[in-house]
Amino acid sequence: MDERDSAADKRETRRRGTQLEAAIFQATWEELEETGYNRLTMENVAARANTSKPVLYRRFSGKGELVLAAIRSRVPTPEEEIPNTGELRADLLAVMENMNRNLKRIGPKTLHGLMVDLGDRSLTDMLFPSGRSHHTVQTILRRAEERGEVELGRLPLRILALPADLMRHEILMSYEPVSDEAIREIVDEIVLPLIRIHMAERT
Amino acid sequence: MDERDSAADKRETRRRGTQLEAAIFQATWEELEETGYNRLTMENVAARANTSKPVLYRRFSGKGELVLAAIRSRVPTPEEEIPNTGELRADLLAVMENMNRNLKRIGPKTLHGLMVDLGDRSLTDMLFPSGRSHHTVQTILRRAEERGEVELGRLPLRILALPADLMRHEILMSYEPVSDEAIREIVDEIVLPLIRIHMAERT
DNA sequence: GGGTATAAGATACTATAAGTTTCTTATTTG
DNA sequence: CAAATAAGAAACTTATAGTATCTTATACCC
Repeated sequence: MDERDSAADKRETRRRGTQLEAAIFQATWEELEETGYNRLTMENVAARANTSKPVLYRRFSGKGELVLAAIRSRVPTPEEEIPNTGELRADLLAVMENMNRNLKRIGPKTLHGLMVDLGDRSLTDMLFPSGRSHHTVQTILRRAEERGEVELGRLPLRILALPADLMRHEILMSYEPVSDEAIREIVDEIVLPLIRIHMAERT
Repeated sequence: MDERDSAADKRETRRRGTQLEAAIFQATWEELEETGYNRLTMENVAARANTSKPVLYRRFSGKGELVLAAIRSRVPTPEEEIPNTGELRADLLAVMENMNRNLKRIGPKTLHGLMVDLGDRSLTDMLFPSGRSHHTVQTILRRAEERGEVELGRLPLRILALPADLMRHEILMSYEPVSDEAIREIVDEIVLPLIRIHMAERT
């Protein structure tokens, strides 16, 4: 055996399918964390995954698709983590904290980069679809209603969407993780007051 | 004279300073409208302005700075158009319509592109600083109070910021101009109800 | 008004990255 | 075991950023 195995583990095997894909996603995350979306290159991802560009391009049409797929392989959807603490306010806080955590992992620059490269599909349709956040908030409210905590008619969609909308706005605009304080403000000064208005109307 | 003046007006003069800058901004806008931020190149802007890349790079460090400057040369700041219709609701609608018009001129892809290339300076600090939108809404509210239309204590900053925040969110996420219907919903279902709560507290 | 400093504009160059093509060969599948 | 599939290497084309060099028109100063 004359192949130089000095430092790196020069692979003898040739990966395929799921295994290869997992290595690609892993490499993509690492590149994303080290250099950020802008400076992530297909070349570097390929190198880090010990593969080559054509392998990437056979699966993904470009950087945007690659990164989006990598994110979707790791970040849970809203449905996968609907909080259920037994109290409406705590649930609302938890919804926003979950979202904050997930968006923070991705980072605002990557989000903007995806919007540039893929258009609104990336955020609206795929990562944080508003429909799903409606659904999540609606579930929380329904449970609160079942507990007798609140009693309300149909809330406007705008209001159901508000927690997620304001969270997205914070992340996209501030380039900073959203503070717990900010989350509390949004819940206590905006969302809960609006919900209470609709309770009052019912009574 | 052997220079070919067949079709184009080959300039004999050499522009400088403000005049040249105006031509550069004009060319930047046209490129922006025709090809969008992504595919706008320094080369093409230079060509359209009948100048050359070094001239651009002497003034602007790159695409982001160039486009930001071009935008700032044309888009009014919030203070320059504080509405004053004599009615609070109409003023609020007008604030949002102004913002919609301005952001629509720029286009969401350009906004995201600027965020990628310049970081949060571009939107937060320079184009639509939240401080200024607070100020605008506060002015509107103060006038309404002076007219005796409402009477309120100090509103939380979050609420003052809400019209602009929700507008930015719509534009950044939807890739579509925001409909008048959506603007009305935001004012009637979110902003005005929250303001009324704080009126009630005062009474 | 004539001489000097400044900066416009042309051209050419380097470097980086996207995306493609071609080819060899390991691995899967039937 | 044979044939089909796809991995991985390498080289190539093209687009664009950003820089360097040079000539000369224009502005400014004495």
